[in-house]
Amino acid sequence: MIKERKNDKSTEQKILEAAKQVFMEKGIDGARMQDIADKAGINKALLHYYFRSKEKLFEMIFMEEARKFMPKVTSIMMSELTLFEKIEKFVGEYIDTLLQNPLLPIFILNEINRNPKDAIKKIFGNQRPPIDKVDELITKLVKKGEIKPIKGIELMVNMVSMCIFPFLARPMVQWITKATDEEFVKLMEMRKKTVVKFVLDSIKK
Amino acid sequence: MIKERKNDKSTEQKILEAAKQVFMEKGIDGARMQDIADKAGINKALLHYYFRSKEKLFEMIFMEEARKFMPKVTSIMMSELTLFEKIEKFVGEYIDTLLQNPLLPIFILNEINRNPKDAIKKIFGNQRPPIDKVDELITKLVKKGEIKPIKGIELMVNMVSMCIFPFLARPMVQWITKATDEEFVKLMEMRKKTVVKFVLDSIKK
DNA sequence: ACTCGGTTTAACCATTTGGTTAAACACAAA
DNA sequence: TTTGTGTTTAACCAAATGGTTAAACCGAGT
Repeated sequence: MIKERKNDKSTEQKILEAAKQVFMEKGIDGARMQDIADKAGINKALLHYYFRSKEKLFEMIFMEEARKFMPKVTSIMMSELTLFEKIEKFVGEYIDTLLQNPLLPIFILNEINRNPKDAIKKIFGNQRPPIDKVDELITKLVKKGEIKPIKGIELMVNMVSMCIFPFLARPMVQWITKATDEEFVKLMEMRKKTVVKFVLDSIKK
Repeated sequence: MIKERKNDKSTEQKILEAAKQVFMEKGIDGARMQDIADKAGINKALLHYYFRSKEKLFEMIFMEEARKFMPKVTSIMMSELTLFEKIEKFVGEYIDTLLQNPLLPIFILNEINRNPKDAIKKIFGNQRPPIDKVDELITKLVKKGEIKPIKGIELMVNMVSMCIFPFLARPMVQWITKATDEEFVKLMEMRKKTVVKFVLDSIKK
C-alpha cells in the first residue's frame, strides 16, 4: 500500500463525495469551498491541494453525474426489444436511477441552463439520441395497426418528463400528498408501473 | 402627475423588470445587484433606495412569479366543465402561461428546493390543490365506464410534468431536435394538442 | 424663491470568499 | 535515518460583493 495511511476512504474520495453533496444541494454559486472541506472532514488548504479551484472541482462532479442523467437511452433504443418492452425498461431503469440520485435532475438542469453548450456536450458528447430509430419503430407498429401514430420526440419527451419531473418538484409533491420521504419513494416505485401503463394505454390501439 | 418626470416607465417598474430578468437567468446566488442596477439603467445607490436588500427584492419578484406557477388549477378543477374539458383547458392555458414565462419553472423549482417550506407557502398559501375533487370526477367516469381507473394525483402529476418539463430542459430539447427558438415555440404550441390527446387516449376506454 | 423627493456620483465599509503560503508535523517507504 | 508525500495550522491576500453615506444635482409643485 502506498496511499491511505489512516483513513478508510481515500481523501480524494471523501472530497468528491462532500463536493457532490454540497454542489447538488446548493448549486455552484451557493456552494462554499469551506462547507465542502468541513463536510469532507479536512481543511481548505488540503482541499485546494487536491483540486486547484472550485471550477475544477465542480467540473469533476458534473462530469461524473452528467452520464447518469441521460441513461442508456441509446443502448435501450438500439436493443432487440419490442417498443413496449423498451418503454417499460426505460421507465423502470430511469426511475431507479433517480431514486438513487434524487437531486440529479435539478443539478443537471441548472447547469444546462447556466451553460447550455458545454453542459450538453458533457452529457451527450456529440451524439444526439436516436429519435429516428424511435420514429421507425413507431411507424412499423402503426402500419401493423398496433398503435396510434405519435411523433418519436413527443413520446420520448412525455416519458422523460413523467420520470424526472416528480423529483424536481419533490417538496411540492410531498406537501400536496402529505407524503413522508418513505411514502414518496413508494410513490415513485409505483410510478415505474403506472407511468408505463399510462404511456402504453395512450399509444396502444 | 406627481411621479415620472422624465422616464416613460416608473423607476420602480424598471427595477422590478430588470431584477426579474437577472434573478430568472442567474438565480438568487448568481445574481448581482450591480447587474440589476445596470440592466435597469440606474445605479446601485438608487437600487438600494428602492429595495433595501437583495433578499427583499428577490422576495418581491418571487411573490410576483409564484402565483403564475400553479395556475388556476383550483378554479379549473372546481368549474362545471367535464373532466375531458378540464384537462384540455388546463394543458392549454398552462402551456400558454409557460410560453410567456419560459424561465418560470427553473426559477420556482430552484427556490422550492432551496427553501421548500416558505416557497410552497408563497405558491399555495395553505390551500392544497383539490386532488380529492379530481378523484371524485374520475370515480364517476369510471363507474359510467368512460375511462380507466387512475389516481388523481398520478393524472395531475403526469399532466403537469408534460407541460413543464420541456421548458426546464429547453436547451436539451432544442439541441436534440435541432430546433430554433421559433421552432421550439411551435413545438410547444403543438403540444397543447398532443399532450391533451396523449392524456385522453390514455385514460379513455 | 424655496422645498422636496428622486437621482447621481463617488467614495467608503465590512464581510465573504476563493485561493495562497510557509512552517511544522506524521508517517511510510527507501 | 532520510526522504517524500499527505496533512494541519494559521496567517494572509486580493477580489467581489452587498450595503451605506454624504454631498451635490435637478426638476416639478408650492
